Amino acid sequence: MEGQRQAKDALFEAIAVMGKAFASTVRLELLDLLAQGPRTVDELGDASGQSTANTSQHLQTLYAAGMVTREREGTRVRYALADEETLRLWLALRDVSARRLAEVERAAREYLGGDVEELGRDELADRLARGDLVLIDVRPSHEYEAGHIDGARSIPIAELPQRLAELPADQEVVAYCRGPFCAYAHDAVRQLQAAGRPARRLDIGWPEWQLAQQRTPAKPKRTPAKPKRRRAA
Amino acid sequence: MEGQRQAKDALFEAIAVMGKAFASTVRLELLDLLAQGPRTVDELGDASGQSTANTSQHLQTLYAAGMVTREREGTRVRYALADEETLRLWLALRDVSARRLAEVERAAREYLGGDVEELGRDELADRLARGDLVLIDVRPSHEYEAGHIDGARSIPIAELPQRLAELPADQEVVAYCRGPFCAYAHDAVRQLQAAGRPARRLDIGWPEWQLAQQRTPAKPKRTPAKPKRRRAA
DNA sequence: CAAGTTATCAAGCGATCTATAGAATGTCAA
DNA sequence: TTGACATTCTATAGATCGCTTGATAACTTG
Repeated sequence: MEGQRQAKDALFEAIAVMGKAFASTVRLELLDLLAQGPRTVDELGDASGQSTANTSQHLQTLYAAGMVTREREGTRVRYALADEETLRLWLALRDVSARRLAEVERAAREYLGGDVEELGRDELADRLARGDLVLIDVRPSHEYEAGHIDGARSIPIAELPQRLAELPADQEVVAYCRGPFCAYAHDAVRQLQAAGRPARRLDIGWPEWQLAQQRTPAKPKRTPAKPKRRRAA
Repeated sequence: MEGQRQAKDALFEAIAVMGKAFASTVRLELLDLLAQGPRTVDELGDASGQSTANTSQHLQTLYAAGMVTREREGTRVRYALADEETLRLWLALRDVSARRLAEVERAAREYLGGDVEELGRDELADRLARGDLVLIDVRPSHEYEAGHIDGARSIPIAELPQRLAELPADQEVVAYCRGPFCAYAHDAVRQLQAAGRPARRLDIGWPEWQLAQQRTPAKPKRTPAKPKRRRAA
């Protein structure tokens, strides 16, 4: 009866370690990057604008919280999100915060510029199967290489202006990037529209797509009454 | 294009505030208590063994993170979980940590003593509808009053020994408490069994039940047999 | 084996967090 | 108004955190 308090403390201690991992913007940025795919320490340092030593230190905090794995590759160490649960947790936390932020002040939306037409996962899967659109991944190419939506072609946002010609003029272009709070796809759509092409933005990014695919692994043609989970409207 | 970084930082900043809220065992304990129902500051202080001033301070951290609401009631202030999303987040974080803790070391299980027979939500709903079991809520009575499973009667764990006679001898007794990591229901089941009565434990607590009911409000009739947890050595 | 990369460790310093105690505020009831 | 009570604020000291710098370790290549 007194092991109770002890074990409860142990549990809360463990949760607090995880909480701490979420309590620094630098670590959140690292998590956000890792959600796109595995990276080495100094890639992460570069991408997040931190020194290698500092990045390493933060990664160790994440490691202690069990949120990332690491693996030596010769002279470098590659970190990755630990598992699907961690990704899910990160996305949940991010979305809750984002929703709140958006409610209180519209800041989160504003920076994305004017609204851009979006489409959802199901419509994309549908039309991708019919082949009547072209899907582009506008993230940096190494993120594309680490994983991307099947059927997408890589056109990093920085290269889009020079590569407009590659895209067929008669089909709608759909762009996606890191997720709902990444501006790449917004930029891409605006550029495309400025060039007179029909374009829209996928409303999710690679990490969310990946998670969703895992639940409905086959080609989600038109999802006939998928009983994934009972959910009353 | 540079509002991007700014807004992203704002988002991450907001998430970090939430992370910080999760980063102290004292606050986690407060959250855990609030998951059972609204409470005033010094009730919370008493329950968590902290001074009122300190409790107030931590509650303000939670408030700043948007995770609790507060309401003046005459001379006292009653805090409550902000919304369902927060509850969901808390449960998710707790479960992930608990699962990990249980993997690495079995500590989380051990304090619960020997395993106790459990039953799931669907079976409970089923049999509750048929009326062939008696459901008892063994949490402190004010938590029962703040919300409980429909059809349950309140028998706080401390009163159980004196009130055994209230329970019909010919029906199975099912006990529930705060959740999977609370020992009350385990104790109750062991006491009941020691008294020669058939008893089992609901595998979730009030917060989880409440959440689940919101999604499937009607009575969830029957579902295929649920695999029980396997027992460890 | 030596030189060069990459990552981690160790120490240090300022900033932040935590808990305590005492003062101040707000509310109710007389 | 005054007194009683619940809560919050303020000040403080000690602990922890976050980033930097310089040294060390692990590994590859010449």
